[in-house]
Amino acid sequence: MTTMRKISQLVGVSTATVSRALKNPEMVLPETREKVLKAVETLGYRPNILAKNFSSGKTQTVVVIVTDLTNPFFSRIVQGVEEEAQKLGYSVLLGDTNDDINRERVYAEMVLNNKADGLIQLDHLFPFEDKDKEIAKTVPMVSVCDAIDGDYEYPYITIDNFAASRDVAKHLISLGHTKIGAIAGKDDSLVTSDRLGGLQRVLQEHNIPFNDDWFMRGGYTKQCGKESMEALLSMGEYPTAVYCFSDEIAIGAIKAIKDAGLRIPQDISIVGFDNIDICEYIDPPLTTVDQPAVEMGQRAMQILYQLINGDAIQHITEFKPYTLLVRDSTGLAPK
Amino acid sequence: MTTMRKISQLVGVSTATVSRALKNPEMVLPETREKVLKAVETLGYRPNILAKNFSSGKTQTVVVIVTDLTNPFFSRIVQGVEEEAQKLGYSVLLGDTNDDINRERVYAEMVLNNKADGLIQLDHLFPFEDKDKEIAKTVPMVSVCDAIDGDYEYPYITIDNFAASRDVAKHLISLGHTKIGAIAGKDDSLVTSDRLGGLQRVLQEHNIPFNDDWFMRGGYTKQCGKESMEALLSMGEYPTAVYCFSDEIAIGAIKAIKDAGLRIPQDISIVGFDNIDICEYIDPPLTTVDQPAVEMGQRAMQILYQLINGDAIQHITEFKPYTLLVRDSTGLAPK
DNA sequence: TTGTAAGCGTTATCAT
DNA sequence: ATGATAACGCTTACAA
Repeated sequence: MTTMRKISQLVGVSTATVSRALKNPEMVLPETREKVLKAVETLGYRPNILAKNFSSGKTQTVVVIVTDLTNPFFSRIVQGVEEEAQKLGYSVLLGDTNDDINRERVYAEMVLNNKADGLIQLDHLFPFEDKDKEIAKTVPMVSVCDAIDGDYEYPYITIDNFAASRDVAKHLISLGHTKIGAIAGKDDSLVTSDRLGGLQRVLQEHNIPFNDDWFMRGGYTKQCGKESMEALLSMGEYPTAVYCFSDEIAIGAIKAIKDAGLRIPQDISIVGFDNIDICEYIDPPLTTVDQPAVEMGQRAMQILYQLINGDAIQHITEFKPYTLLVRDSTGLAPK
Repeated sequence: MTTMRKISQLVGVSTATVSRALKNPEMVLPETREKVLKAVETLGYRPNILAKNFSSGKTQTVVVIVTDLTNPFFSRIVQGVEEEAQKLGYSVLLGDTNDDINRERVYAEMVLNNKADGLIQLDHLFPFEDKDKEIAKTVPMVSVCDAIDGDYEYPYITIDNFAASRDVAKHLISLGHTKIGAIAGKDDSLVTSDRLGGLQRVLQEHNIPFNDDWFMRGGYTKQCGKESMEALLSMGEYPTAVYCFSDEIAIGAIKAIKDAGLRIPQDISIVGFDNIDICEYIDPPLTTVDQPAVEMGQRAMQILYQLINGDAIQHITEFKPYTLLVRDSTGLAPK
C-alpha cells in the first residue's frame, strides 16, 4: 500500500507537507505542490479513508433506517437521501429492518460506536435501547415521513397529513360519498392519527357519521390492503369509498374488489397515498396524494448534515408541499 | 468518550487485558474478566469501531451498486445482501447510481481507499476507472443478475436466462403464438443476449421466423415498456405475444395495450420477468419468470465474504433455480 | 512555508 | 495470565 510516508520520502518533504498539499493546497508552495502531486500520480497513492476517519473521529457516513426497502415510496426517499449525501461528501449505510425492532437497534447503535455520524429514521419507532435513551438525545437524528413516538426533539420532515386527508375527504364527499372507510398502515403513529383525524374532521363538518368498523389497520403492504378490503366486503354493509393510507395498500384493495367482481370506481372508489410510479399504470389509474419523496429525503440529509456539523438539535417540523392527484379510481357514489 | 484506557485504569489492568477480556475471554482469568465486564457496564463503554477498523485494516463493510433502487427486483436482492451481511458481521453501503457511470466509479473507489472491503455489482458495467483496471482484478467483487462486461474473472450469481427464455418461448408457442415480439432492458448485456438467444433458438427449432423489428430495447422501466409497446402497436402488423425482459417493462406494455383499447390476453399476451410482488396484483395477473432475488443476494454476499477473507477469486457462475409462473396475461393466440 | 511530533483507540507482539 | 509497547496512516498544533 502506498502511504503518505512513501510520498514524502520520494519528494523529500514531511508527511505534514504532503497532507497539506493534498488538503490545503494554498498552504504550500506551488512547486512543492506540483512535486507532491506528481509523486501521488506515479506511485498511485490513495488516501486511506480508514486512517483519515480515525484521525478525525468522523466517519462521513450516515445510516438510514427503513422498514421495507421494496416499498417504492421508501426507496425513493432513500434515493433522495443518498443523492444529497453524495453531494455533501457522505456515504449511506443501509438499515432495512423488515419491521424488526432488534435490527433497528443494531443500526441505531452504529451511531453510538462510531460506525456512522448520524441517523435518518423513516420509521416511527425510537430506535435506541432504553439504556441509551440519554445519550441518544445528543445524536444527530432526523425523521422523515413519520415522527418518532414519544417526547423527543428530533427534526421531522413531512407533509401536512391532516390537511391532505381533509382534501381527500372533501374530494370524496364532493362525489357524493357518505359511506367512507379507511385502511391504515402502522397502528399508532403520528401519520396515522393525523390522516385519520383529517378525515374525521371533515366528515364531522358535513354531519356524516364515521363508522369505526370501517377503519382497518395493518401494514403498508399490498397483502394487508387486500385482506382489509376483503374484510370490509364481507360486512353486511360496506363503504362506497375507501381511503387507503398508502398506494401499496390501495393496490391490494383494488385486487380484492376486482376479485369480488365489483368495479372501480362505479361500485367502490379508492384513494391511495404517496403517488408511487405505478399509480399511473394500474387499472384504473389511482387517485392519490403525491408526497415529494426525493425532496424529503434530500432535505432530511441536509438537516442531518447541519446537526452533525454543529447545529444544536431543535424540534423543527418541516412541511413539504403535497398534491391530491385525482385520477380514475374515484368516481360518483353509486345511487 | 469512554475508552479502553479508562476501563483499564478503573480495573487496574492494562488495555491489552481489557481487549482480551472482551474479544478472547478464554485468555483471561474469570475474575479479571468479571471485573472488566463490570467496569464496561458501569462506565457505559462502547468499542470505537473506527479505531478497531483502522487497527485491523478492515471496514467490515461492503458496497452494493444498483442502478435503480426503486425497482422492487433490485431492492429485494439488496435486502438479501443486507440480511446475509448482518449475519456475517458486515454493513452495507448503498450505491444507487441512477445509471450514471460516474457514480459507479465513486462507489467502486470506496473499495480502493478502504471505505469498504468488497463490492457487489448488480449492473453489467465494470465500475472501475481504466487506470484502476489492474488493481481492480484483486478486489473482492461479485456480480448478481447480470455479468460484468468484458473479460473478467469475478464470480457471478444468476439464473439460467437462456433456459428460462426457452421455457417462455415454448409456453407461448404452445398457446399457438407465432408472432412473438420482445422488449429488452439493457442494450448489450449478457442477460439480454442470453434471453434473446433462448427465444430465438426455440423459434428456430419450430421454424418460426423472428422479426427483428419486433425486438425493442430500452431500460428496465415502466416508461420504456410503455413506449416500446406503443411503437410496436403503431406498426402495420404487430405481434400477438410480447416477451418483456422485466416485470416493470411488462407493466408499461400492459398500460399501452389497454390505452389502445386492446385486451390481454385475448388480443396480445404478455410475459414478464423477475416476479416482483405486484405481478399477482395487476390486471390481469402477470405470467412471469420467478427469480429468487433474496436468495441471490444472500449468496452473493456469502461468496463476497469468502473472497474478502482469503479465498482466491475464481470465475464461477452459480445458477439459481427459476420458475416460469403462468398466470392470466398469456392466453391462446387470436385466430 | 515547512518540519517535528503528538495523538486518535484498538490490536498484536513480545516479554515477564 | 498479564503488562509494556509498537504499530496502523493521517491530521494538526506548535516550532522553526
